[in-house]
Amino acid sequence: MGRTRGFDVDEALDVALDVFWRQGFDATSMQDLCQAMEVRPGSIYAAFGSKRDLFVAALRRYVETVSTETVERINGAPTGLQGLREYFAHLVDAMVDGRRRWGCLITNSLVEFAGRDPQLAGMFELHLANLQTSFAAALARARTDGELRPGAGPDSARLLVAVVQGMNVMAKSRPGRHALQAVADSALAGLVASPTAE
Amino acid sequence: MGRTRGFDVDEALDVALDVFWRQGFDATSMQDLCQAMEVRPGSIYAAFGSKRDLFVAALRRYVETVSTETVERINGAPTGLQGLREYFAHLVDAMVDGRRRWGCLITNSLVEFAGRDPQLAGMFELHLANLQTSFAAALARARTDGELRPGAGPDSARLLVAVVQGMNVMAKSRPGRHALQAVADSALAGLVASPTAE
DNA sequence: CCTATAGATAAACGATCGTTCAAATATATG
DNA sequence: CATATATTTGAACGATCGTTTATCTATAGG
Repeated sequence: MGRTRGFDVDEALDVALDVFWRQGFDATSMQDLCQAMEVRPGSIYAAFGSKRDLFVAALRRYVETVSTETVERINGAPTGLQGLREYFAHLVDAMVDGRRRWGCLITNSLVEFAGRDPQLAGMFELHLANLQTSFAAALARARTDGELRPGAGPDSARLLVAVVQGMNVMAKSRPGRHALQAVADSALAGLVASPTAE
Repeated sequence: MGRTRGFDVDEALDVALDVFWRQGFDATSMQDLCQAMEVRPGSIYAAFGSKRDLFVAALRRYVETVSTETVERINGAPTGLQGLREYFAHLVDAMVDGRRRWGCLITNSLVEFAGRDPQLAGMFELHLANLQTSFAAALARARTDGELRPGAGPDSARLLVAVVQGMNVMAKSRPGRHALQAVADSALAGLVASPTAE
């Protein structure tokens, strides 16, 4: 019994996610959120707890949707190398046209919070570790398929994680497709067997 | 004529630089700055203008000192490849032990400001472009010295910029030396001529 | 239909933000 | 030494921050 909720919690969370994604946590005020979500402060606090709780919920949603959808491409292709190519192709597209125009919420938040919020820092480290694991799996498949140069080993997964983080940083200054594509292509070119140069 | 300034402007700026570096702009209050610089608000405003002006001055100082000192290593070695190795070695050291423990002020600030401050965004893009140019010069030298694999071209400079940005992100979560070293080694291994397989 | 109750609303909270200012202080110059 | 003035000082500014609360509204269950 009681009054029915006048807004969709998930829809409102998606809106909040977009605002945090574009502006960051500190640069986003409750006013900004209320305006974008079209919900009054009291209702937000009743539904989500605090600004930080709302942010954490947005982070989780990001990982479950945006991030997962991208990472799944790594091992959803016939060969390991093709998986990596599709992953980066999707990444570049999203950074040029799509929702990754403002970079990656995880990367942005890691830079903002790593030095002052151990709990969030743990989340981010875990996320990067998962990404590295996915890369390592793809590289292992590529290895058995003979797609890699001799020297490319498990450390290459670390390299790819760093490259993606770097592209996430670059994306924030809205570079042209060419620049992002060059980074991705160059990174993969350094992994492939010599005869298949570039 | 008039009272003598009671603090060293450059020393105070260095202190402010450290605080901004560690905490970011938004997360740093004037109280934080006053406490760290041991200067009262009025004196800060008299000497620097505004919080933002102080931040811009700190950014400039960072580029002129920290950043320049690191970049100069790229082309200060006998061969192009050695220059790159020394650059990354210095970077890793500084991230593990030294002043880069909290990443790179430019990278941190790019993530914080790129979406909302065109003037600062321009500064950051210029900085990354300069870094790319330095990398390109080193790669050109390495090419003439026969240190590179056939496929490694000018786009590799873009890759190295991305890798450094990625390492700057990683550094914020205080990784072990091993992880950073693996990224740097792996990046360079992808550029060298095949026989010298890492 | 009435009532109990969950939610919406808008005003207001104390805290802190970046910034300013009048008064006090110290120094270079005549 | 006296004076003009650059600097320091600490209180205080208005604005905005995240959050709470009292009041009103709407709905589900009896």
